[in-house]
Amino acid sequence: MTPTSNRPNINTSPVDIHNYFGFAVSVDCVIFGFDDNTLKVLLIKSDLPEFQEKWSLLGDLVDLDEDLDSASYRVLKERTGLENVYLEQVHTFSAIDRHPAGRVVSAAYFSLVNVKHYHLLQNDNELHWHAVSEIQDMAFDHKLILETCLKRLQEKVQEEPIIFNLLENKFSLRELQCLYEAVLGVKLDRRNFRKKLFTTGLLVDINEMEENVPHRPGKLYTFNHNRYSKMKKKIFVGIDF
Amino acid sequence: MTPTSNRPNINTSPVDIHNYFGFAVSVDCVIFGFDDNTLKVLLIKSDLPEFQEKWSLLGDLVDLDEDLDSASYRVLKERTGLENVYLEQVHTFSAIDRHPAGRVVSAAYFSLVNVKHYHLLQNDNELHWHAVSEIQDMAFDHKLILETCLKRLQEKVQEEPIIFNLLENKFSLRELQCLYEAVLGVKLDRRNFRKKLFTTGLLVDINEMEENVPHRPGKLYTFNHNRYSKMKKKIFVGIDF
DNA sequence: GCAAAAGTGTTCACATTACACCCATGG
DNA sequence: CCATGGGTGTAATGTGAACACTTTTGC
Repeated sequence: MTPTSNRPNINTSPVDIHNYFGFAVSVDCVIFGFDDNTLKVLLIKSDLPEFQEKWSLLGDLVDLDEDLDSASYRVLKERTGLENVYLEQVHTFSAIDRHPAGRVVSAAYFSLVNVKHYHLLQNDNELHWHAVSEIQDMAFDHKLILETCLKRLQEKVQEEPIIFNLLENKFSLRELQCLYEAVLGVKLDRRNFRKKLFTTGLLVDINEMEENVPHRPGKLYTFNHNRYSKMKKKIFVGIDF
Repeated sequence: MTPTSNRPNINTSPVDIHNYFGFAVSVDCVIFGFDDNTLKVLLIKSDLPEFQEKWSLLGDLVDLDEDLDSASYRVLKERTGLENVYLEQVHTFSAIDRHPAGRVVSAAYFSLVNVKHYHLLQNDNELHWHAVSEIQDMAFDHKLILETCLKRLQEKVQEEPIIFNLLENKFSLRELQCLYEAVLGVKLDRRNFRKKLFTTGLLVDINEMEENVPHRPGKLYTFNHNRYSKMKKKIFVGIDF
């Protein structure tokens, strides 16, 4: 059997393909933050008549001389003032009618930012943090994008220590555990959690204590990024389905 | 801080954005197969002058009235005659100069097919199976795409039983183990492997034996897809980095 | 003194690993 | 009879889960 259509193939034939250059490409960033023991996402109110009063992810069209990673970093920086944030491409959404302006395919990214750092820089009242668990409907296919990115975040925090991007440099074990619980949507045993985290050898006791807490203050730790990047990632093989 | 540029924002403002509609979008499919105890990938020779004699993934431009999943299914069907194959989007590649024809962003998919079924339908001599481990350079950024998809495949076969898409319906445990070893690039203990797979309860002994093997024939099994889809996937939480 | 969270070990069940011998078949 | 892989079990180790009491601080 051979190909059934006679359309030009871009990978094999030097044909005129300008008829196919009618797409716009966008990025949409699911910007996660952690505040008030809750996983939050940064949203903006859509001004499009089709989506009046609905909330939208932060996104933008990609320029013709820009790649996807650069575009999403640009969105992050323009909208939050933050640089050097964690950013990861998750999935590209391409439903034909997903955008009223025309054929726009959108690459979804998720980002992990420190809400405290953000508050210092940004007071734009179009932008608001929303509890992820309370979000109802959103503009475009953004609810689907959010769910997809949340699922990816949940998988990823169990494999790599990216979760520390959501905390300040110094944190207590309670904060860290609350964060894991908020992200994963589960309750964890406190003693087992502490044991597990300590045995990684990646938490540094900085000999400081929490302050201004209405209970016994806990110790503060930092994450040892240096040591982590030097540990060669063990190649774990476990078939589990 | 507020946004620093005055470019229109597609998610919030109903502006004229036609200046951004200059992209082409393509899909590239990493089609994996398993033959001769080796993980293979289906490649085609590029006819583009820029990539003479280099091998390319199977891909094509996406039509303006087509979404990405449909486009990759179409490529699969046109090129291999196979339908109902496993197909999963992995990552979108967008380097500005990745395609000589212009600004083409490409969504990479991987696919798992049964090489035997394919041979029956297809004898196109532009297409060849290549051992994944022996591939040197490729056209475009396709080597990077292949590596990215292989990595995703390796992760995914440990989480979901998609690997059976690479085998025939009936298979011996040796074939299954060789396949895991080829995909993951590791050696597995035979006894522990058998124990592990049997305890899933998802292999069905069909009371048939291998034939035409130059040694003691092994039992044949099928995978119980039905039972798997009924098992509610356990929500496993394990922080491991 | 009371509320709230910090800090701390042990036990049990289960999963993973390492490891060796006899058996069935084809040639 | 020989080569090749099929088929099988056990012991040791490691990991995850369950579980309660004392201590420290702010109020």
